[in-house]
Amino acid sequence: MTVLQDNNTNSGSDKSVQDRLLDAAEELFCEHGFEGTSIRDLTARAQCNIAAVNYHFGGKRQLYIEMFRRHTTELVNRQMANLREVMRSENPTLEQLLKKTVETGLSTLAGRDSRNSLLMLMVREFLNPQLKKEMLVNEVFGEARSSFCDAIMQLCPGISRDRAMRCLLTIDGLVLHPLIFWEFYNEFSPDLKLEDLVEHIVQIATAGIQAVAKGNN
Amino acid sequence: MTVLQDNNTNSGSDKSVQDRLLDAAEELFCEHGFEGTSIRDLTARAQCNIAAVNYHFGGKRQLYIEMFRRHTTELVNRQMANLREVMRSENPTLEQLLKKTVETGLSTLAGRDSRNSLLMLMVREFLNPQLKKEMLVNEVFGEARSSFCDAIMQLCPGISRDRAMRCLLTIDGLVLHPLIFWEFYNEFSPDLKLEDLVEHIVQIATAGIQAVAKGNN
DNA sequence: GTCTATAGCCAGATAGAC
DNA sequence: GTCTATCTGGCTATAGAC
Repeated sequence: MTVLQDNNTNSGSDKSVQDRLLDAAEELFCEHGFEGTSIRDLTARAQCNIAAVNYHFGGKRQLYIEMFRRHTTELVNRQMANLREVMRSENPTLEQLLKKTVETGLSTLAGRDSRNSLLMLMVREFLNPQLKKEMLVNEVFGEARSSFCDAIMQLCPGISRDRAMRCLLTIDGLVLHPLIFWEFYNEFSPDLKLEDLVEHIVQIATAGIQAVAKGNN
Repeated sequence: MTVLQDNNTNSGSDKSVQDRLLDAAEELFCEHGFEGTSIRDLTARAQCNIAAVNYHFGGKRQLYIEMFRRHTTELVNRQMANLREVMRSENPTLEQLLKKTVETGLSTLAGRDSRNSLLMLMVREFLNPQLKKEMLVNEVFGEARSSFCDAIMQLCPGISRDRAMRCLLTIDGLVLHPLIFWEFYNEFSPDLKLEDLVEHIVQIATAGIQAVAKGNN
């Protein structure tokens, strides 16, 4: 589960103030939330002045948004590349697509410690009625969503667009939920590996979606 | 999706201060989160004095916990009753159990407006590294979880306990995810009914879990 | 039990020196 | 660009009158 962000531990050194602030934001916002992190905390962690947040980003909230944007665009690009790769292959199957997607999703999004993951914070934002509107969910994930829906319709001939979209959202849920319930998994299977989790999810999603596709719409 | 809490709109009237505060808490915490809601907001909504929160509950956080406890115990009791009912029937099937459980979960937890749902707030708490430890997740859901695991093992002969537990967590995820992604669903199927959603989830979960059960452990 | 008044603290933002 | 000092305002919690 050690995949991303191994460069968060240095604080002074050679990085620019902006980057140090973004790193600090990632760390502190993930642990304490937006409201639970003060500008003072951030600037202390980034070893710069209190005024720097306002000077460089224009405010606390803008820094927050930028922090997300750094990683979401990277993830979307990777997933789109996966999609193209699978769909261009000889005989693409639903299972192949799901495997690539789930694998990339889990390994990119699960931080070094699942509790501190950026993803968890993002989900908390999905669920935050206040911040949802101004968030970048639709903006960033919109086009990828539509491409994946097309792919599912192609891989499950006869499925309606409505059902395909529901399946797509189901995949989102299946990828997210082990992260949400990570410690429950850990409690019962202490040394569950990432590959096993991927396999479990792919198995469920493949069988589940095929069952939905068979049902009449 | 109009199921619970239809008595939140009155504010003065006949209720006790405690109850009015709990109602206000449900409404305001759900919309603005714990840190985003002040005691002043709560007491204004409940039409009582600022000191009442501390007097009756001992502080803001204790009120928060009580607000959760009111509904979670009710939900757990309902789910346990469902479980017993299905398992005592003639030929219990996995699908029957899933249907009852998903139905109860969705209809109890989805508030009048999915955005304001108490469940969303609970999930945000699952994901909050700060509050997780002191939260009531394990305390409240622990025993139910274990009973459901037993039931799955009984309904899917041959499945290992590890896999059964993973499936159980998967069900949690499948129930939660449409609530998380509610407006995406709405965007593409504007008049999706609760029954259709239940059917979709049960279909996926049944097929998915059976596929996992067939795999070797 | 209910309320007012206030203590004591910490927040985000900014003006202005360097 | 960077920093210090400070402004202004909101917060929780409580002491003490009724």
